[in-house]
Parts: sequence; C-alpha cells; structure tokens
Amino acid sequence: MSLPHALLGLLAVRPRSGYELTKEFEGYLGRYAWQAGHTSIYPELGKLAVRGLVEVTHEGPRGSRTYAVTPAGREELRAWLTAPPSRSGKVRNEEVLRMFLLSALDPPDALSVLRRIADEAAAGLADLRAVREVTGPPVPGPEGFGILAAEFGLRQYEAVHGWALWAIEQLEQHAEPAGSEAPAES
Amino acid sequence: MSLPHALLGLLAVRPRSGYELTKEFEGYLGRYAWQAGHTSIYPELGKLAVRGLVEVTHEGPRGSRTYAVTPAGREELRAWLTAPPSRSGKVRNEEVLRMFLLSALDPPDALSVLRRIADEAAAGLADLRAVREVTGPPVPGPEGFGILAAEFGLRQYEAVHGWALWAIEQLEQHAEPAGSEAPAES
DNA sequence: AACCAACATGTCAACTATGACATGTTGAGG
DNA sequence: CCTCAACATGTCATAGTTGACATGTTGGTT
Repeated sequence: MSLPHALLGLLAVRPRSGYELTKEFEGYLGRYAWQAGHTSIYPELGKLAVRGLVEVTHEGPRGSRTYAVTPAGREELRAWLTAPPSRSGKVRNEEVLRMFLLSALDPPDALSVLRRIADEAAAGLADLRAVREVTGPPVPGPEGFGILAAEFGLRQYEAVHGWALWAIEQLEQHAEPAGSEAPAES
Repeated sequence: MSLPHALLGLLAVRPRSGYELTKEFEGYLGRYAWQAGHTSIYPELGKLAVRGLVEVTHEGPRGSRTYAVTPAGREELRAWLTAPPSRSGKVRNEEVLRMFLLSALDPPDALSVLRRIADEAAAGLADLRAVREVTGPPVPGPEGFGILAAEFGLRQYEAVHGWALWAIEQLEQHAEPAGSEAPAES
C-alpha cells in the first residue's frame, strides 16, 4: 500500500503533525491521488516510527506530535518514487469508472451525465486557474513545489472537459435528436 | 463500494461469465478505473444474484455460469450512474500519488522520474492511437461503445505527457545544471 | 493416449480502510 | 468567565481487498 509513502512524502517536504497531515488529505491530494482519514493516518505514523522511518521531533500544546522523516525514511521514499514502472499500481477511481460504464446507459441519460461531467470539469478548471493567478508564475522554490501538482490537475481537467464535449458531440450525431419527431432511421 | 456497479455495468452491455468479467478487469478498465481480481468478483456476483440484480442465464462447459442483469439491476445501475456529483467518490491512484510527491525528490531524481513518466505516456498514447486505427472512426453502435473509454484514455495520456514535458522544462530552468555541461540558458 | 495451456471457479487468512463513537485541550470572542 | 469552534488524538467493529492455495475441465497438440 501507498499510504506510508504518501506520509513520508509529505513529511519530507516539511515536518508536520498527524492533524496537519490529515488536513492535507482533505485537499487536492486526497481528491486526486490518495484518500485517507485520520483513523488510518495516526496508526500508520506509529508504525513508521517503529520502523525508524519517521520520528517525533516536537511535542506541542494539545498533545500534538510533530513528525519528521529520518534519513532511512528519506531513502525509502526515494526508492519508492524512483521505482521501476511499478507493475500493478493500485488504481481506484469512482468517477472514471462512471465514464467507462457510460455505454450502459441509453443516449439521453448518457448525454445528461456527460453534460454534468463537462460542467464540473469546467468549474474545477476555473478554480485552479484562479489559484494560478494568486500564486503567480511557477517559481518552484524549495517549498512551493505544489505547483507541479496544481498544473497536473489543471491539465487533467482540460482533458476531461475536452473529452466530455467530444463525447457529447458523438452521441448527438448518432442518436438522432428527439426534438419535434424526426425518427429518420429506417 | 463500486465493484457491484462495475459488474452491473459490464453485464448491462452484454451477459458474461465471471471468468470473462475477470478478464475485463485485466484490461483498461482495471488499469484506469477500478481494479478487481476473481477472488472478489465471484463472491460479488453471488451477492448480486441474491439481491436479484443479476441472474444466471446459461450454464456452460466447465461449470461456467453466464450472468445477465435483471430489470432491477438495470435500474440500480442507472441510479448510480446518473447520481449527483457524488461528494466522496473513492480515489486511489498510485501513479498520481507519485506525481504529487515528486517535490520531495531533489531535482536530478525528479527529472529522471519525469522523463520516465513522459516516455510511458508517449508509449500509451501510441498504443491507443494504433487501436483507433484498427477500429476506425468512432461509430458507437449498440455494442462498440468502448470507444468513449478509449478516447478518454488517449486524452488522459496526452495530458500526462504534456504535463511531464512542462514539468521537466520548469525544473531544468530553475535547478541550474551541475556538471561541466554547458548551461546554455540565460 | 498423454500432456498442457487456458478455462472456470472457489476458499481462507491476513491485511487495509471506513465510519461511528469517544475524549480532552486551547484560544478567541462575547 | 463562559462558550464554542477548531485543534488533536484515539478505539473499535465492520466491511472490503489481496495473495496464496486449491480443484477440476476441455480442447488441441505431440
């Protein structure tokens, strides 16, 4: 599983508490890459600590513990990130599954779903473009690297949007419009 | 969870045996949308049958059973596919996670991973383009609807490829070359 | 006639993830 | 000083997933 690697990755950028990590998973990371709730994060941090890949560097106010990666953890992370094409990477995406199964709907239903998808992609796109405005041009400093991820999301949305529009066109062409009766076919 | 819906969706297109369904998950469906092995598929088919969403329509040679969706199953599938924006769709993608965590690597390592990603996307792209050649122009008949999914994959690869190239450029610009290599730029 | 790859299904233990429930702390604002 | 939202962590039962193991059939080739 990849949760430990996700945690190592986040901690490698900057030490954090379990709580902060949990917040991280509520954002883009959890939305596009990997989901996790605090009920899996806290125990996993414990396991990583036992394995010596992370360590508690600070204890704060509300019983909070700040974790940081150890050299061994950094090595483990690097190994995972640079690993070979990785056979069987885990994939599980409900939205994409819907897209794959769209063919099981009759054209009118499929069209309405596609329109919804197109709208959502457009909205996500606008959202990320706004973010880009704020953060300005991409200047990946030692810290502000999330830009790579943001750009990825942006291009992803563009692709989905374009695809949905294309698919709508295809369907409209082949499933003749219901409009004011024009059965047309034989 | 979505496995039952994936099965309903596949069976809605055409009745199949558990074995055939398993094969389906080894292709693009499993690679991009939803993974599942036969050890989860067979039991799930049993549960769906009990719930009256699918039924065995034929028993073949090697103890094979062909399943088909019932009207109730079709209704369930339709409900799921046309369902609201679905707030908490499950997402879990190891490759995308890698991309999100790339920032944790130092530039040389990140670059080599990005190059690998770009190459793989290019390969996938070529693969799908070849498929498109064979199947000819998109003519979604009652059966050949997988084209929507193929086009989706194609655009997905394009997006990943473009992103990787962009990211490489960004990194090369900001992380000044170390070696005796001519920096060239500026 | 023997062999084998592909067909076809299954069990089960171990592991992972999720949602419901639980508990206590701190700081800011009224 | 009281209250409450956000901070911060945890348990536990249930449910879902995976990999290892297991078994038998059929059709084509040698």
